[in-house]
Amino acid sequence: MGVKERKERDRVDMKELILNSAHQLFIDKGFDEVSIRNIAEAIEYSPATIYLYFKDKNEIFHALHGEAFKVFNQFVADVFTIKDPFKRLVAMGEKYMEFTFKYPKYYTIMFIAEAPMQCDQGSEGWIEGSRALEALEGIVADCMKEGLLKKQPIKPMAFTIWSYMHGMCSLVLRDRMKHYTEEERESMIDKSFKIFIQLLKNQ
Amino acid sequence: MGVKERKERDRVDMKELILNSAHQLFIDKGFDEVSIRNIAEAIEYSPATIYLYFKDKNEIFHALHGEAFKVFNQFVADVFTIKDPFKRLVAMGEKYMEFTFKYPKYYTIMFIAEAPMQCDQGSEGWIEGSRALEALEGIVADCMKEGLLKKQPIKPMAFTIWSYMHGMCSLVLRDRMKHYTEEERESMIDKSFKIFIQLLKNQ
DNA sequence: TAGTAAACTGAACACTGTTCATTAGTTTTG
DNA sequence: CAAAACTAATGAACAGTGTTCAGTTTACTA
Repeated sequence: MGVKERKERDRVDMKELILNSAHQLFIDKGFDEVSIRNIAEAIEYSPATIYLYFKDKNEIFHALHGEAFKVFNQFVADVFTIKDPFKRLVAMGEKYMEFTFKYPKYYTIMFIAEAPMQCDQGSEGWIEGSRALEALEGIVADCMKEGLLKKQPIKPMAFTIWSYMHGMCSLVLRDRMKHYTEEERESMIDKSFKIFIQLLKNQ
Repeated sequence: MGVKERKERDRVDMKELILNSAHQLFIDKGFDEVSIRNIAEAIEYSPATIYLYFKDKNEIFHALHGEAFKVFNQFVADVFTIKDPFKRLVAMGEKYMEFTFKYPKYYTIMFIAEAPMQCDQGSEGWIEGSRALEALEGIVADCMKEGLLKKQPIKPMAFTIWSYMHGMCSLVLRDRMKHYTEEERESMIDKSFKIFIQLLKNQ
């Protein structure tokens, strides 16, 4: 009498089918440019069917939001093998940038896209997101323990670092560096990142 | 025989009428939420008419983009009366934040919105934008002259500061601080800003 | 005043997210 | 096994979007 179980499995499978398809389309087109009809066509179902598995397009957004953070966490995982906390922090920053420019659509959905960000009290997306932030806070704490960063409240310090990284990355991603010449632009990120590291160091 | 001149004036007036209307709607709805039909209705013309004065919605975007920077430059103008360059820099940062939260739609169009950002080699929007950036670079240069900031390349230093400010502001604006508790969130910006100022100072 | 040029518009096209009555298919029950 | 009940899937529609274009209206000129 595993009918109910099978039905449940089918339902999960279908959700996954929709999500995988959305995910694929989304990666090269971006969220706003993927329509429900696009997704429906890709999985060869009618658009209305998608609404049997997701309340609306926003629910798909949230699922992808969670996906993106999972990919991010995996992407930066190997910096945690680095012993020296400050080097780990720098490596984390570099990985952050690498991720941004390798997966711009993911980055957009994670941090830039405007969408009803209702918390839902611990939805998967935010759990994975918090994991990333806590990782950064952990590194910052380690730096302070070893005297590589001035002792001060950890969370605001981590937020400051995140803000800087996000600011730089999102300005590039959203093409807001037209003020600089071609050559300037090339080296600006590198130079700025080095400056910021120095700011942290020379404290 | 000032007919041609009057026609030209009429054309400019009409463009302004459209823009003012778009501007008004835009401020409380945001760019994506304002449709051409909305604008048309507001000025009591047919939607098609708008296309006689603007190539497409994007051209309106660019005009508003310029507008926003003008408002910004005006908004921060009075910090330049501050003699001490470092205090001027701090005041600039505070004004930047104030602007962001007072005019979120403007901020969005200036720095966050995704839109074909074709430069058009010196369109008004970018001129006003560059003015803002150059102002920041001027302050940074003044700080260095008076030994309030370590001497180093000005542009990357200014970009670093801008990145931090933008990162923090846009994270708040796009509601990406769900990781923090209510109380944490309240004070996070303040604390972070103070930390960043200290980072600059203790160099 | 007749003819031309400019300004304007209604209707259409191809999309969008979303809903809902209806159909097709499966499972449970008498 | 047949009938009833439930479930899954869909076609068609709604109200909206940006944009185009064949016509119409208005204004100016010869």
